[in-house]
Amino acid sequence: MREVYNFKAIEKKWQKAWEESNIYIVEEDESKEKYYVLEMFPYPSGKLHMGHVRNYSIGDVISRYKKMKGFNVLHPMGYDAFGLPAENAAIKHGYLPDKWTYENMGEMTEQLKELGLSYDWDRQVATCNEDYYKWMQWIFIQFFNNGLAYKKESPVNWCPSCLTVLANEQIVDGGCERCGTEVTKKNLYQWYLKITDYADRLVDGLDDLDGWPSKVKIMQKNWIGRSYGAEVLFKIENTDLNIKVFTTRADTLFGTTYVVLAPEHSLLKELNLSDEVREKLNNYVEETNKKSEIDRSSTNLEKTGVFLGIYAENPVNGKKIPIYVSDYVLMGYGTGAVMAVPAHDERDFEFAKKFGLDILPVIKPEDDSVDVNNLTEAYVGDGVMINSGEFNGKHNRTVIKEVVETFSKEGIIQSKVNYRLRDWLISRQRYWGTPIPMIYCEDCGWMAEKEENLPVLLPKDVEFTGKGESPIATSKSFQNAVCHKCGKPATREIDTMDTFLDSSWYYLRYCDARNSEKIFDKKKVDYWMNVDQYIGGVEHAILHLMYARFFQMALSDLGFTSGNEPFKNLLTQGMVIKDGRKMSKSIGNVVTPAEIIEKYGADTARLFILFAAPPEKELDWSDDGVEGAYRFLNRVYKLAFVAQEKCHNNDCSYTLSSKDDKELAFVLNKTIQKVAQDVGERFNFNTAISSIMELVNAMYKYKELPNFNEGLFRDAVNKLVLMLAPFTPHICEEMWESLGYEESVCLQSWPEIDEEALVRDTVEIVVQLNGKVKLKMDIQSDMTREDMQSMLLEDEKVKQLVDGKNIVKVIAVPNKLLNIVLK
RNA sequence: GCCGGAGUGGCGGAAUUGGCAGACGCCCAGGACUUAAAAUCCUGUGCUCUUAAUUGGGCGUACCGGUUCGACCCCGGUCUCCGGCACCA
Repeated sequence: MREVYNFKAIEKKWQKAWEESNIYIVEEDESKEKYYVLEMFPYPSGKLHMGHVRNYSIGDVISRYKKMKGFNVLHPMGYDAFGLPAENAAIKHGYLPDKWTYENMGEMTEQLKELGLSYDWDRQVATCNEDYYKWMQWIFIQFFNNGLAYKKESPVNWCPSCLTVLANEQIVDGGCERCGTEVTKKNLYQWYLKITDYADRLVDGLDDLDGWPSKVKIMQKNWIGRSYGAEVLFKIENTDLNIKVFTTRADTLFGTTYVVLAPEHSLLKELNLSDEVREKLNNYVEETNKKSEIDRSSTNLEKTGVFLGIYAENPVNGKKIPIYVSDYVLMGYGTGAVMAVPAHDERDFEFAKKFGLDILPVIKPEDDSVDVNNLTEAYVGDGVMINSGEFNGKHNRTVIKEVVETFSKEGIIQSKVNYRLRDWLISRQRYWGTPIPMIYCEDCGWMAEKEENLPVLLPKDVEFTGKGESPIATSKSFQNAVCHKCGKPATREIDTMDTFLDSSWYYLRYCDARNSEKIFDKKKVDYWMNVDQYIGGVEHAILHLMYARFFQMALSDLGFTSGNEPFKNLLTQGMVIKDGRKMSKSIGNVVTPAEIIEKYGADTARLFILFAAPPEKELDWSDDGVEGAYRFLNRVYKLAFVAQEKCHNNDCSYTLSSKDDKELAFVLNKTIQKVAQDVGERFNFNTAISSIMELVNAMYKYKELPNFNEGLFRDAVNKLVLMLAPFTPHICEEMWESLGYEESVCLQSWPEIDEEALVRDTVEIVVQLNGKVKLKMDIQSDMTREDMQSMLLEDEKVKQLVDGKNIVKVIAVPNKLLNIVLK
């Protein structure tokens, strides 16, 4: 062992050794308990950033720790490799996206290996590999065959100048990100997945996910937006037509003074309107379509609308009420029509004021704090019913149910649950994604490609111009197909899938990544699943995590896997920032992993990033902090060197002879206990590291003592190296070897705790007067409350403290404190 | 607007179940080593008054109040910042 910590040589040496010995390859092993730790796989942008380092360092510590604790650990890595940046690069450079993507993946793999992460690379997946997207297509076909995938017409964002479809992220301030042209809508037939069928299970399942941050669960709940209410039928005068509305406030039904339809409502075509109104309506609908993209983000839109000149009947009191069209009613939610109760809804109130419509209060506050007959704003609180016939005088909350019960008998109202969640639009008019394996025959309609023909490969004879529908449309070979039913010429779907599909099941494929016969062997999946610990950025709190849960549920229903929830525990790590701001090129505050590894090595980078903040919090990058982490590793390295010099054999047996020995043994074992807790249970790596630092400080003091105990010191060094190994594997492997061990530190067990060393003869307690600390003293440990109290009250120092004053009360907490309350 | 979360020294952060606030690290200061510097090692380091003193006291976890022998922690209210959703009927 050299005296100087040469991280460059050490890290290279061990990375090579680990790779050559296949130390991270795992197999199913029924004799061991499994542990599946997974970090969200990256998009192969080419360069690793600090966010990646943080994410993967966290996963690596957990993985290595669990392995030391005897688990059979699955810790895989791969790439979420389809997506827009590769396609943009293709447009820019004029070659296919695969070149750019595969080069980037190669670079990133190298960087990941430089960090010393314990991945089983044999299980690597890349979603753009044929042997991956083949199974993606296979899943889509299972969904299609089971009614979970369907096609319908819906609008996309369209740039009239580039003649191309834009993703939401490609719209900047209502304009195309490339040319700035105002974005319009265009209707296309697109594929959907029926995620709404799973809305209830997706909400209810959250309650059992104890290992998820409540923040994420609430976000998903809000996103799905389940609300209980009722559908009410309003008859349109002089017709057989009804308007169906959804409401969560059936109690306000008597206060309905008009009805509003969304501009896109299908009923509008069927209504018999005057020419004048019809023209106004058409103009309004056109206006709405135009402004939707630009003004969507602006808050407090002024209410606009058109009176249709016709009336409906309030089913509960027979009142004649006008029918309006307004864009404040959304077609995509509920029935696309609402009953308006201006007295008790802010939006309706605003609209009614503007159009001079009746405002009829039906609820008044119990304390009459608001005069509901002269409202200046909607009264949205609870209270007592008025103007509501038989319900008058009752509390409105109880009336919600009663109204539904009463009028459901007459068939005008019906309980109904609504969701904010819509079905998942998965068609993308893009090249670099999984081709949707569907064929269209004019006579027979849509059909799935046959399983033996999978994968439907991405064509190579395509052009990337940035214009037109999709580069795939430029392929001559791709679109031609044959109908499986009638044998006539047919066409192939040219759209590809949203890349969120690819990442919705990769954790399953890792369980059996090289299977060429099947998507995966169910036995293997059953062995490894669920993911015991999932780690990633909070930006995926809603979409990715919800889609993955949906896939797991659907695949489970179809019998391919078991269980509803893929991720038992979730850790969402915070961002890495510098000087209070996000690292970004434009601010010029980016620190790259590469430069840190070059200057200090991977171990230092890992250690700092885990030490600087608890994982779920933001991490403020500090160059001085990195320096400190590096200093610490040098101190540790020196301890191993001292052990070699001072301890003349590998013998770790010893007896604790002095007080100093006992103290060091205590600190050592306390540290083992604390680190195990912090890493294994709390994921507080920062405090785990700080307690290891305390141990190191204690060892520095100990090594200078005249009555230095070789065996004890040697044992402490060994255990220190073992405890630190999950955090900084390279330096620990080097020290472990120098200490004379042949088997890799990665394969060692977590050090055992010597319970006896944790027992202390004395313990420091605090004496308080009226809750204020006055004295600290050592007393015999584990005294009973009574013994402690009577002994301390007899103590001279304590007596002095009390000074003959009147003791009102004494609180004694064993091994902790004594509080004397004086008058 | 609605729903979450947070607020602790000069800085990052600790305090796990209501029981010593500020662990650990950074910064800074002093000392040892050195011809010198760097590195390293050691010591100090919440604020404030007081003292010959490393003496003695007061204040202190965003702010105001409450519960308690005792509150960073629990309760009520206020402010600020961050995140998510946003005309969802």
